[in-house]
Amino acid sequence: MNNISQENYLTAIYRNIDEVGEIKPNLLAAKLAISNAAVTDMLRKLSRDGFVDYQKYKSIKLTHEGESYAKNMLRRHRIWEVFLHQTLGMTWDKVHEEAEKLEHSSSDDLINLLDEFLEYPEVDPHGYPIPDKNGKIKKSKSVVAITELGENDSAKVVMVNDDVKNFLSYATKIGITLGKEIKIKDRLEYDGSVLILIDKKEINLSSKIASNIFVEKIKPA
Amino acid sequence: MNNISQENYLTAIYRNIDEVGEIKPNLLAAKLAISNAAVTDMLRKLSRDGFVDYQKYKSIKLTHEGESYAKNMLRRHRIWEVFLHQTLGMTWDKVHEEAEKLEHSSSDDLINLLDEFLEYPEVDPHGYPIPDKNGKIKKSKSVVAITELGENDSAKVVMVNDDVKNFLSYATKIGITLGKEIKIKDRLEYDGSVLILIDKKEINLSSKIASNIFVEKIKPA
DNA sequence: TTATATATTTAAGCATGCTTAAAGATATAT
DNA sequence: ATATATCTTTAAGCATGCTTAAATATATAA
Repeated sequence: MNNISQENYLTAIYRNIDEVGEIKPNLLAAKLAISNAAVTDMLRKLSRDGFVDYQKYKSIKLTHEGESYAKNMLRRHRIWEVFLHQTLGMTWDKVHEEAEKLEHSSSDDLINLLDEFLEYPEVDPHGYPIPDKNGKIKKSKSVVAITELGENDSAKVVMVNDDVKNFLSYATKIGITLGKEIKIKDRLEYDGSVLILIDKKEINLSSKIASNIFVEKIKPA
Repeated sequence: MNNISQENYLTAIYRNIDEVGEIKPNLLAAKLAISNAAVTDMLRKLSRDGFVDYQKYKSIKLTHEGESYAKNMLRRHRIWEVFLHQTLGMTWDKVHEEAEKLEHSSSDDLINLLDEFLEYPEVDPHGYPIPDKNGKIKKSKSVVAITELGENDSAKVVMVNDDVKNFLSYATKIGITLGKEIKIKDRLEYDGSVLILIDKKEINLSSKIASNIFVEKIKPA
């Protein structure tokens, strides 16, 4: 291939199937901020080129080749993010946008050199796993969104959504960083929000925010 | 702007004006490996957008804005080359191609962070000067191609052309590196080639090769 | 100076990746 | 089960950046 648009489609398709189980044109169009018609159009091309298994009105599937391609793009993206954050000191709310451009402009050789230079990081600055050269991804076992926790549960932040506009700068503002410990003080069922303890302060998180912060439970002592 | 093609046109135009004094569509088409018709087409667009001062059948001029843009692209390109070579260990015959892609995919912020990380290099791995943030370029005073040297002149390699296919890997093979000292043993007028002493060996360089290696004369002791 | 070669532009055409508007298919609610 | 809402596709159109072929301008040589 060698095509920014197509690469973005594949990555978006892969991520959504991974996170939600499936994706249909409507959602894909929303994610890519383009019209539904454009999606139909491109799906035909991706299908023609063997990356997507496209059947009218059905949810979108990747072929084996499409999936490999998408995972390689995720690898590129996340390695660039690590570089930007760790080596150049760019904040975690800026790296996504920058990596989005770089991922389309680097050879595999370059990515592998970067990977070596960074000493083979396993996760990006938001906690997302980095696929290895063969597309293998270390799935973390017991990661759940904050919304899944029960009252009095303690947990450690291990991943935050890097894909939602303005979310990261807000998360930073309330003290969310990878590794930070939190505790659920209360769950307000009527709006799905949760009251958490963080840095000894109590903060109420809307369900939308809470659903984008992923944690590992800490077993009670 | 934000356009790979247009950025490549501007860079090529700038480089040629800088090196040869002018550029016309025919040469530009050759440099970019596209048809003359495509060049005419694009010149109209670049002109419309205020980057080029285009007049039919005349040689191509950059506007002030076009020139700034081109110099910024050179800055990006060369900073990336330094990073690839110095930090990642990529050989100097590979960095150009890779930087060619990266230069179009990085914000000025990123480039400035890289510049800082690299401790403000002044030249790229081929010896080309790196424009600063304001587009200022340190012109080296007394640099000439090997073809300009006289018999028995000694000189130090300070720059090699990064733009000619396969030239760099050949240059590497015969021992040319930045800083390397050479001496002219003989000039063969009938074909323009020169016999040089390098690493205690005598090598004949065609005029084409010699014209792509730039040196500073060393004053006789 | 005129013929010829070379350079440049114009014209028509094509794939890409979008758009909007309209038509058609599917899903949801009553 | 049927009406309605939503989703998806089709159709037509547009800018971009190329192509080749033909027309025109400029440069070079005799």
